[in-house]
Amino acid sequence: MNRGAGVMKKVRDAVEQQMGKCAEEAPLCACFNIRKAARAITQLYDDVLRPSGLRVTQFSILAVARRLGPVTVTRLAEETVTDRTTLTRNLTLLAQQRLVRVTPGQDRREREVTLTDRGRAALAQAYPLWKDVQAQVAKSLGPDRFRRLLSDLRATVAL
Amino acid sequence: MNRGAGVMKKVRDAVEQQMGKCAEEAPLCACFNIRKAARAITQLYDDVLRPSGLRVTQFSILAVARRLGPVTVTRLAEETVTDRTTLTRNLTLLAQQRLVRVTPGQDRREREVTLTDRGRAALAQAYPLWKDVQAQVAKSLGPDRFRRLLSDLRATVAL
DNA sequence: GGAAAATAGGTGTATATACTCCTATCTACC
DNA sequence: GGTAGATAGGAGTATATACACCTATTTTCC
Repeated sequence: MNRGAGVMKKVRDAVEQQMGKCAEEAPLCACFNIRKAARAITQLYDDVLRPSGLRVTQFSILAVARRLGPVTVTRLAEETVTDRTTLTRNLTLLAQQRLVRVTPGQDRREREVTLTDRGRAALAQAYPLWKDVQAQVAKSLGPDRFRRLLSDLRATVAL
Repeated sequence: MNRGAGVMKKVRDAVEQQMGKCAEEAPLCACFNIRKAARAITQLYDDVLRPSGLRVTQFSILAVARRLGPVTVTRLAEETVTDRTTLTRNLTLLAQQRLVRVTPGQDRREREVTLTDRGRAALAQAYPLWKDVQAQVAKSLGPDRFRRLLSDLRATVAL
C-alpha cells in the first residue's frame, strides 16, 4: 500500500463528512421538485394540446400576445417571466409558422409582436383543449388546493 | 370590397367567439405558472450553485445516483421522473466531466451509473451552497407554505 | 451638437427536454 | 433450441432555456 492511498482515503472521508445527509435531503430540493412537476404537467398539457399543433409554451405566448396587443419583445418577456433571448427563439418559431408577425416599431430599436389571423385561429382551436385539461387538473387536485398551488407558485416567482 | 372580405370577417368573428375569455384565463394556466416558477427558481439555484460548477439539474442527478448506488439508466429516469432519453443526454455530459461512470451491467442491455470520486467531491462542494439556498427559500416562503408547496407539487406529479 | 450612458434586441454556445424510431439483448413459450 | 415478444438503451430531430457578449438606436447631459 503506497503513501498516496492513505491520503486519498482521508480526502474521501472528508468528502463523505461534508456531504452529510445530502442524499436524504436532496429529494426535498424545492427546485428539483418544481422542475419535476413542470416536466410532468407539461407532458400532460402538450399531449392534450397536440391536435391544435401548439405546445403549451406557444399557447401561453400567443395568449399573452393577444391580451397585450402589439407588444415589444422585452415587454412580452417581462410578462411571461422569460429570458428575453429565450423568447426571441420561441418567437422565431412562431413567426416561421406565421402565427405571429414581428415588425419594427416607431422606436427603431424595438420590434413589435402581433398575432396574425393564423395565430388567432390556432389559439381558438387550442383554447377548448386547454380549458378541458385545465379543468381536469383543477378537479383532480381539488379547487382549493389548485388555487393554493397557483398562489404559492406566484410567491415563489416573486423571490 | 370583394366578396372574399365578408367571408374572412365571418371567420374572424367565429374565431373571436370561440376564444372566449382566453386572454383572461390563460394567465391562470397551471402549466404556464409551474413552468414560470421553474424558470425563476432554477435561475436562483443555478446562480448559488455556480461556484461548484454544477447546475441544479446535475446536482439532483448526482444526489439521486449517490443515494441509489450503482443504478441503471431506466431506474434513474424513473426516480427523477425524467424521460429516459433526456437522462441519457444529461448523463453524457456528466460522464464527459468524469463525475459519473457509465458501465455495462450484468444484463448486457443495461448500463450502470456510478458516482466517481470526482462526482462525490463535486457533490460535497455543492451541498453547503444548496443547503443555503434551500433554507433561504424555505424561510422566504415560510416553513408551512414551503412544506405545503412541496406536497402540492407531489400531488401534481401524481396526475 | 456631440459623446457617454442607457435601452432594445440578436448571436454564439451550451444545457435541458422529449417524441419517434432504431438496435441489442433477454425471456418465454412452443 | 429457436423464435416472438418484452425490455434496456441510444440516435435523429425539434423545442425550450439562459448566459456572455455583441450591435444598433435613443436619450442625456455638458
